Amino acid sequence: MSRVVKKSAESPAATRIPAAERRELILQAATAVFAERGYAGATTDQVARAANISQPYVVRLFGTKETLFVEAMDRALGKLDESFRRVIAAYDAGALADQVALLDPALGSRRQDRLRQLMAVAYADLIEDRGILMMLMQSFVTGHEPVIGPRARDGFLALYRLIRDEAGLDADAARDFLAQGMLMNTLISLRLPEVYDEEPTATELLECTLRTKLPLVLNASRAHRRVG
Amino acid sequence: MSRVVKKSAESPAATRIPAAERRELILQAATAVFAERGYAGATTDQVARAANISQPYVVRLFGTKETLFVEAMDRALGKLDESFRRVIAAYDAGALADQVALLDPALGSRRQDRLRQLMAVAYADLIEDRGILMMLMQSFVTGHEPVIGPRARDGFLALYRLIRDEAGLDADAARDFLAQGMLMNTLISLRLPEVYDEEPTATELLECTLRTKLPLVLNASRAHRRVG
DNA sequence: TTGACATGTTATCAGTCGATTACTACATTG
DNA sequence: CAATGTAGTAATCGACTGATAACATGTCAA
Repeated sequence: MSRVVKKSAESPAATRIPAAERRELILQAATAVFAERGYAGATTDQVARAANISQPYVVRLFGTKETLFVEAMDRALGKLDESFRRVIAAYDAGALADQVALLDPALGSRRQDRLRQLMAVAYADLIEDRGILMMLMQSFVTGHEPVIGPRARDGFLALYRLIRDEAGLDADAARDFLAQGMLMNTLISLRLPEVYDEEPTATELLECTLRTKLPLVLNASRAHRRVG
Repeated sequence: MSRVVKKSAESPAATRIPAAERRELILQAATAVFAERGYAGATTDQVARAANISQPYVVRLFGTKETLFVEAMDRALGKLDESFRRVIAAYDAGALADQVALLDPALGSRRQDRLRQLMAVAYADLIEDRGILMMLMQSFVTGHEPVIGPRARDGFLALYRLIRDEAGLDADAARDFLAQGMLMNTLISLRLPEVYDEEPTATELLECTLRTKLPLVLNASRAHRRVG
């Protein structure tokens, strides 16, 4: 693949934008690209094209590809952290009475039972921004990289502590919660939604895992295939 | 890294071995290398070194790196499939009475309840061959590759069908079983066992997830660090 | 206006990697 | 002992990629 083709009309040749904003745009592009291809499989040029700027500029704003990956990973972890904290705060403020009324009573009525279900919904909602969860998954399998690995570990453990200490789940419940999340990540990374219609087994597994959130995920998958 | 250094004494310069045997040795090496670094991150030269032969010979025996990865993946999937089938067959033959006696009665006594626990033990046992589960994990996040992706999907779905149809787990139980497996994969890929002593959070999560199999995993981790 | 800084590009390099080619060495068989 | 096939290596190439250098253009205060 050639690197610089200078497509004539695609978007008006990258208008000038403050560096801080440009960084965020690049991080969004990087999240999508790294999520798709992983750290080693993605190139800084692919990120640059997705962000509609030149490859050297990506490198200059972030120093190295490794730094770019780490920042994209931190951003994804931050979004998840923020999402969970928002649910917890809203629940404790009594702002989720309508959502709580819809929860399955068979799954318990203690605070941790409620929060577990509410956070599961919040997690599934994040799939809509398809890159976030796949970016996390790619981070988790890059554990051998000397800089990325330790930070991925720390981020994962911080999420576990959030679930344990802030949401109050006991160890077994926290483990099961994480396990469901990892299964969702795997199904998404495997692109199972893309064969939802053709594979009856995929249909069953997706329905059983995602429940009411399935249409959301299928839509996100279809949207992705249109642009991809 | 230089490619060919011809270390003087390391192992006697690759004695002649029938191609079929050599292929299996390369597949073992490839499993370890791909498990560690992923498809894009691993090089055929790293595999060659691990197998103690030259890089071109790896390529010649498998054609392409992609084929090598696919064969290593199929081998890992096959080991898991074989392991589960052996448990099921042994249970149905009544050969596991002693192991069944040790199971947690609170988790149910139906055939599917028993098999679920026995297969979980078999799964954790596979961690000892550290590469297998990490190889699978790497396969699952390589879903976008046009050749690897579909085969990874098919392999995963075949495992699900095995659990559903052969072991008889209902959809929810099969999902939970897979979820626990994906969590274990994630913990291993993150190298959490390597910080078991330093991170109290890691300690708790590992103990809660791996239970009686934890010593096995910690030993495998330590053994890996000695040779790595 | 001008200079100083910020935003962004083109050109290019040095290293890496999968793959190919051409070769050597050993074994088996007739 | 040829002859033929099998097991394996050294050398090398072309493509790719992260990073650097040099340059261009826009913005804004004094």
